[in-house]
Amino acid sequence: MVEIEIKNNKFHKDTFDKTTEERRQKVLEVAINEFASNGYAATSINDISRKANISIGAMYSYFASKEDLFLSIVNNAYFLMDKILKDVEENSRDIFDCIEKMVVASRKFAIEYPQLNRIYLDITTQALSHISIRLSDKLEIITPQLLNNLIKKAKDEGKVNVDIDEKVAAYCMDNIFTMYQFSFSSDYYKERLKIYIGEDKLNDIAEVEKSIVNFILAAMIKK
Amino acid sequence: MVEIEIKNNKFHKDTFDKTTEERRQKVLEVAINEFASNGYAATSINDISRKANISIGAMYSYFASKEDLFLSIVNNAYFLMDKILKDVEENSRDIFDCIEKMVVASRKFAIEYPQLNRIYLDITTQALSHISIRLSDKLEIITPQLLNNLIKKAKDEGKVNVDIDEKVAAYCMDNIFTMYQFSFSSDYYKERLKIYIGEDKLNDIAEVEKSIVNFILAAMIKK
Amino acid sequence: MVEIEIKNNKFHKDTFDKTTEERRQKVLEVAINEFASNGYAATSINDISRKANISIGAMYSYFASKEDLFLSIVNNAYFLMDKILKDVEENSRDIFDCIEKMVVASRKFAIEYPQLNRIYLDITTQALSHISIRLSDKLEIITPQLLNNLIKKAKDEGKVNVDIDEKVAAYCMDNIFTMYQFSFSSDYYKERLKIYIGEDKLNDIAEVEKSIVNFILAAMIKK
Amino acid sequence: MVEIEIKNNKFHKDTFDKTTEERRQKVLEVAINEFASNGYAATSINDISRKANISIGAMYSYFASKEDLFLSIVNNAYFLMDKILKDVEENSRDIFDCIEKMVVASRKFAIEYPQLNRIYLDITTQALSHISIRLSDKLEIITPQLLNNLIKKAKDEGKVNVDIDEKVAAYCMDNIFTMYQFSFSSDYYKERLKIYIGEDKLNDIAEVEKSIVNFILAAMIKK
DNA sequence: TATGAATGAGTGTTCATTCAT
DNA sequence: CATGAATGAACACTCATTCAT
Repeated sequence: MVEIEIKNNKFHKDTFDKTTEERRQKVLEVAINEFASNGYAATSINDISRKANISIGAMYSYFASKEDLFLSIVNNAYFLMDKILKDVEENSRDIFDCIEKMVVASRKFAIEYPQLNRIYLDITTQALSHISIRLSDKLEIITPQLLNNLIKKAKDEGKVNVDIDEKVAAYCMDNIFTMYQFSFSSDYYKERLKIYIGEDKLNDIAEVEKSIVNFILAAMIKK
Repeated sequence: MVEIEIKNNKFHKDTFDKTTEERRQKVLEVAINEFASNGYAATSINDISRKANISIGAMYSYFASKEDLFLSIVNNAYFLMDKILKDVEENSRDIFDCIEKMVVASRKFAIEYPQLNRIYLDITTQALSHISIRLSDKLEIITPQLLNNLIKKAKDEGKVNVDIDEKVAAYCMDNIFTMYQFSFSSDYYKERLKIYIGEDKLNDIAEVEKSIVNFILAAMIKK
Repeated sequence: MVEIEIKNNKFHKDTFDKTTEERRQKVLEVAINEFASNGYAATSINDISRKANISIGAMYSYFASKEDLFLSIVNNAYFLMDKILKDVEENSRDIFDCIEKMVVASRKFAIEYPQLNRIYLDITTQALSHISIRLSDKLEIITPQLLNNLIKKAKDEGKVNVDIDEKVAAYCMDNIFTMYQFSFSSDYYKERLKIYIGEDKLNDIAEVEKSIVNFILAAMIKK
Repeated sequence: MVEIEIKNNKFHKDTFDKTTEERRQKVLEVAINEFASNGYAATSINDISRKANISIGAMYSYFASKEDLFLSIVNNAYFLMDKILKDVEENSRDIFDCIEKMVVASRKFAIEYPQLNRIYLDITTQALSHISIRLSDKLEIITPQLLNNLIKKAKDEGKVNVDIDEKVAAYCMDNIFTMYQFSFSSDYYKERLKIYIGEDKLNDIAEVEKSIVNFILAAMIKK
């Protein structure tokens, strides 16, 4: 349905393709960890090369700059996130099932790939706007389209209220999903979730997620 | 109702209270701009002092560290945000009116104080978790309580569905408000809003906001 | 006998004489402690003023510079050390008694005024030669003269070997005294003493001092 | 006899071993001069790098910190001093000859390596106690042992008075040697020597040294 | 291709000293 | 006379990037 459009998604040099898989993985793994925990500005590319046991010279033969290394990672992360969402959609019976699965997937993704989420958080920051610009055209197109189509189809099928604006609804839904995801990535948002929901209630996460799903569903179904 | 508790919210030294209002304003103004556009890590306190035409020595006689200067600003920002929210609540007839005003206020705040919003965005980042910890107990308590009480009261008055979980509902609402606010602060989220809603529709922002309000209301009222 | 020659021993400004005794004492006390533990270079005059609860402005109305404050202290210390040595000499029956008392006095002085000793150690350092120059003419004249006369008299009285060179003997004696004093001031020399003498033997300090006295006496008396 | 134990005496990074001999020498030479004349605290590592025509970055790729650079130098100096003393001992016929040679060696060492002596003086200072601790176990063990053994052997051979305490005697001897060494390093101790001995007498240094030797010998031999 | 030594502008922070009040 | 806000050069140290091997 939605076609993943790979334009010039190459922020690394050819050399990076030619080196061993092992080296490639090691570089990316270490870089992800460093960027995720220190943020872009406070991460040192020398540190990464040291921790990855790769010479700084090699590093610069793989990536033209710190920025490009960062972009490579971010790029990968986007594809991963989008892919997961697409999987959810494809394996859902209907919009209700889909929303339910998306809430769960948001949490699971954040817990399985906390670093990617933290890096994502970093990018949304104004300071990195010059970086997000370089990803621009393909950044966040899949999810909006996916949600949009999902609602449109549900509307057509008479499953949800025809009066709702599907664009705005998609936006609101994703706002909830995104913030829920963040609530399992950065310590800040973790704390915020705790304040909102209460530590005790968080012990029964299934219950919380049911309430979230209910909130969204109530917003969309006919009265 | 909710009392703003000013604890030891002083991240500056006494000297800062004693200098002229002009210098105080200049320092804060420049610092806010720098932190907002470069992020915490990439902002240089020497730069700030230079741009504010204040010696670096004076800077350190006002604030013990870069971190404290940052915290001072963030602290102020929190009070401002909370104050605005409280004003909205106090001037609202009922929950419906209140939600409507909050959506508008989110946008207006972001547009009037884009820097504060950008700084806020920075704090939520994992890299700055050590900073957000220093603000911990008072951070984000007012809004949750306010929203929580708002819904509880509406429930008691039979205005909203008694079945909804008010904690989760408050959380979802704030997720929408917060992301909406961000959509007018960082370039990243601006772009995201544009992708979701479409540039043309954004020209009639009142319409968009009506749809957002409707989404939230539909989620809460009895069917 | 030996006349203490007070030349221009004033490294402070007149204002320092005019302020209250309490303030004077506080300044000197704090300054001594700071200089003693941090050394001249690493001591901050701002720190001293803060710890003494005296404005930095007052500080500079008392002393023209950090160097002058330091010199004032050193100057006092010299007089104190010399005075103690003179007391010892005046209260001694003969050279044997005197040497014995001097060894004891060295230790006692170091233990009672460890800060003065540490400051003294600092001055002997080449880095502070420009400071010691300013004390030059009266620096260390009393002790040499005193020891020299002591030996000369003993020689005249036939109590010590007439063949020894009294200047060199005085020098060697003072070398022993001085290093012994240091052995109770700086951690470095404390450790060195421990290495030479052994921790157990140091428990009976009287015994050690008897041996030191014996060493010196043996060097001087006729065979 | 006494084995020089080289533990992990490496206060520099591997990179320093790998750079050219010329750079290595230049760094050490300049650093020694700076530390010797300004003292540890007042010496700037940026200054050193400037004067050595080496980038500050290179400096920090050789040594982890200013302290480590200092320790490297000090460490070298200790080995040098100890080695010289050992040479003296090994080339001496007996204790009398040895003492004589040690006095001469003290002066010669101080004159040949005045900077090392000045640096040593700095270390004994209380302010640098945290640094001397890092050298602790091997600091000043060789000389005490050497002197101790020398005296013990002489006692066994009946060459010196059996009643003297060899530990204390070694300590007193070293006090004299050390201070004599200092007398040719720092301006302060130079002046002190002049005051004790008199400028004229200092012109015949051999004579002075003979007197010093006599003082020590007299202290030790049987009457 | 891979290495890592080298660079040097830049960082956060300190501190001796001045001077208006 | 006392105060302490203000100055700014200097410090120890970091790090993105280059380039000879």
